[in-house]
Amino acid sequence: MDNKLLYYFNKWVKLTPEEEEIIKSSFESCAIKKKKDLLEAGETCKYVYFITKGCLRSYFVDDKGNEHIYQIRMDNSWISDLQSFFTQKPSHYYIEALENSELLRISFEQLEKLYTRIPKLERYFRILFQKAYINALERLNATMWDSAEDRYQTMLKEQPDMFQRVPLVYIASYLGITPESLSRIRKKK
Amino acid sequence: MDNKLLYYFNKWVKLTPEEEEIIKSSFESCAIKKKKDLLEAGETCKYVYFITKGCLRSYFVDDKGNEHIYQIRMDNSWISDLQSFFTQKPSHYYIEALENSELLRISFEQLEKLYTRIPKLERYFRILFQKAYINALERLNATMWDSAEDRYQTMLKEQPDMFQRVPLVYIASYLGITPESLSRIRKKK
DNA sequence: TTCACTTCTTATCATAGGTCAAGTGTACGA
DNA sequence: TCGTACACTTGACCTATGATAAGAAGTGAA
Repeated sequence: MDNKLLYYFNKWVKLTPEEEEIIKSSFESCAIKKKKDLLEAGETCKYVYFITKGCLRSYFVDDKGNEHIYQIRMDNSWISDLQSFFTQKPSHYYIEALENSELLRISFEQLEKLYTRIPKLERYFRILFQKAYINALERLNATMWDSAEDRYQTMLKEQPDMFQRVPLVYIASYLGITPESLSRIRKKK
Repeated sequence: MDNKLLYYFNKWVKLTPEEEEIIKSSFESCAIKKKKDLLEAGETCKYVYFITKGCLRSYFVDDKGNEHIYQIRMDNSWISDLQSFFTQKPSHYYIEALENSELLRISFEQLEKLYTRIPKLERYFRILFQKAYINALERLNATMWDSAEDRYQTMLKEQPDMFQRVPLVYIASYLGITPESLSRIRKKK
């Protein structure tokens, strides 16, 4: 398996070779073409995905039909609609590939089974969600209290790779501003 | 132990009486007076707290000396600075009691020990953080894309109890607006 | 080579919400 | 009972960012 999934698990919990085998067999690999949807609003999110290569965005569409991006994820990170996944109820969100991407996915049932067979994976995901939560709170604070320009500068510093791979329209939305505003901010410097 | 801590644990994992005993002995109870700080910026956050009764706020102070609240928590919920707690590095945040409050606290070392002794607690906290993360993302989306008035209305609906117990200045900050703006919004209806 | 499409920029005008400054009302400790 | 300190409101003015509309620059397919 030519990917970093087990590597990341092993960073937080020690897995035996047998356990690694169980994990490998619980995930299935899949691919998605640029501009295709992994999830559409109204569908129930059946899988959690680990991105082995590629780039995807999560967004929702408001009353007026405008798209709002709240997540952009690239190689070696997880993507899903957790709300829909864990409740197994229809999602409000879309997940779309911004590049041709390769993924590993695990279904709700398989993941629950996996937790039962290898309880220490609870630890891995506990730590993963803990970090994701801390991160989301920091982003919340930045969105509430920093100017659009400050948020842009922070993103430039912390995720410079995104600017190489993601069109500015999407980055603007992720930052919570219009493409026009982003353009003005970029002109200043 | 006259509190709901074990009740909440048991909602997600089945505990034996012995395990319940271990948990009880791992937490210590403490109390804090209104206006006192549970945590100050610069300190390392030593504990995670479960609020058995009371009300607290988490906030940070920006360059200009303005306070920004990102969390208000009441009875039967958890509060801490997880960033500082899990890295055991100094915090950027304050936690202050808005009412005389009663808490159960557990230290970093005790919690790690508890995870070792009762691994299924990883599951409880995995689910807790998962929900907290989903919640934070929803709040992030609301902050980015809904008007101040919409956010106020949502809060009125979803956390009406807060308006009984928390001064509007703090609620304004939690909503990401000034007290003046909140006052104007409230006048409208 | 051209046409169509996507990405990004620019200009003008509009507005939600911030800032500052000055109130009013209420509550509690001395 | 008084006085100080909160809690909240109001008004006048300001500014960052949104909305709209148009155009420039780059890219890829026929």
